[in-house]
Amino acid sequence: MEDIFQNIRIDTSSLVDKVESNLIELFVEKNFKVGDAIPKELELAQMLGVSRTVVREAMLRLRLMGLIESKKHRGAVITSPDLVSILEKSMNPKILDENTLKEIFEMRLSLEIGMADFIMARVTPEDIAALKELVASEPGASGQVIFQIEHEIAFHGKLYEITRNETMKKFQRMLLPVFDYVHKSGLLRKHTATKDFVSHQGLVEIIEHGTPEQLRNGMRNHLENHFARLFE
Amino acid sequence: MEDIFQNIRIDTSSLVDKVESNLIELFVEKNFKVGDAIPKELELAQMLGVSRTVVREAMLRLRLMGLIESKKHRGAVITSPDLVSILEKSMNPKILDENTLKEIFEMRLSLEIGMADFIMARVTPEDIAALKELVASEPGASGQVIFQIEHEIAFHGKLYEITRNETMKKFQRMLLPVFDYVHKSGLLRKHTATKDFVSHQGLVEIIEHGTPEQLRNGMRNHLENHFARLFE
DNA sequence: TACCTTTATTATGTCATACATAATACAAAT
DNA sequence: ATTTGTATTATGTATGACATAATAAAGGTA
Repeated sequence: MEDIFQNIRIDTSSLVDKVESNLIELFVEKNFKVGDAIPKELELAQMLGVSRTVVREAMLRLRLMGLIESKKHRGAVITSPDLVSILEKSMNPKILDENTLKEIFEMRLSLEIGMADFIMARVTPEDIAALKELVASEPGASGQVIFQIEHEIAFHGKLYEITRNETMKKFQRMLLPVFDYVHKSGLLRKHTATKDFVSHQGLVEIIEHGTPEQLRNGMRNHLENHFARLFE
Repeated sequence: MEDIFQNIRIDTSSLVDKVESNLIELFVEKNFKVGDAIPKELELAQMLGVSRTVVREAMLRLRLMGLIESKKHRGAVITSPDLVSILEKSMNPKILDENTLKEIFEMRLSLEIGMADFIMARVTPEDIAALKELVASEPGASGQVIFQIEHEIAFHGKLYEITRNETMKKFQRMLLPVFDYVHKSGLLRKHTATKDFVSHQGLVEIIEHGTPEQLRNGMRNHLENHFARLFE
């Protein structure tokens, strides 16, 4: 009965809102596929009976959503949006508050432990060779911190790659600047004393000869430093 | 030495790009806080020496990034963006291709297995009581599928909540429509025969009396159906 | 022929201006 | 005091113009 107020609610959406959905409809309807060029702004404006201003703004939204990609002065094409490229634009560590950064970090840890099954199911001999290569060229404990971090990133990046899951891989790449920031900002205190946790070398051995369960546990131990800091 | 090519690379960013970062700088510099109103478009245009068109487009980006929120005809205010609300806008399952959906699904599985440590570290007696409550009210195997799925969501949602990680929790909430779509679209085939995997009941017992490692393994088993379908 | 340079074309990027519209504040009226 | 009208203001939308950069076409040189 109180719905009477809902029923008389008028359409508050702006013209751009409508054009935005109209454009999506149009693309779906005309069965545009990835890579197809879309009509130029002026044509779209005429087709929809609005000004180029509105079309431009609607298209900008689609671009930020990752639905289209436009090249300067040469038109736009349909693209397949993925979660992560959308996020990328907003991943400016300066505008995320500290707690969010910490939570993202926790998410990363969870992901790396939980992806063991995908690694074990999809790893190839070539991957293992590549991992061994990486481990062999690792700088020792006496090496410069910068290179250690670089290797850390390379090794874990390779693990993401082995999952053959592009979304996760991109997720990781996207987070790199965040972790960089986390490290530099001292958001997480310095390493606690390094005990004999599972090394990269150890992880590779598990991947070659072990089980998903072992890899999960190994990874958990490998990340012990981070957990210790989070839980301290 | 090959850097010579990098050095002569000219600035390819558009005016809007620059204005976008200038605006962010401006807000940081002037120490604008959440809720503060920002100058009107015309003022910003004059301050930055560009047209209102450009300012509008840059502000639209900030809006889609979740940095500001603008009310019609009444100006814009600073807001605090979080990762997930940004994604939400683009999480239209219709515009994500099947493979991306599958990858997101895999990400979810990884996350739920990997978050065991956070659950065990932060679970409270109240949480356990709530979980038991949920399990007790579960519909039997003969119940309607809809209610089973609802309970599945409620139970796993509670687990995310126990991590006390808002980002993960929101991530999960955000993904619900996707999974809904995944189920309905038949992207994943129907359940394989249900063996004696770890039940919700079993998970609760582990959470109450077990270790993170046991929880990871229990969760892995609980999700066996999904893994089986992914790896088949 | 093959390759380089110039020119022409074209769609987007940017600007300036004008007007419509909706949100608010304030005055006026009951 | 509550309602209603009115003015103000910032944004929403439209229009037309020009600048610029990406390509294609044309032309010239070896």
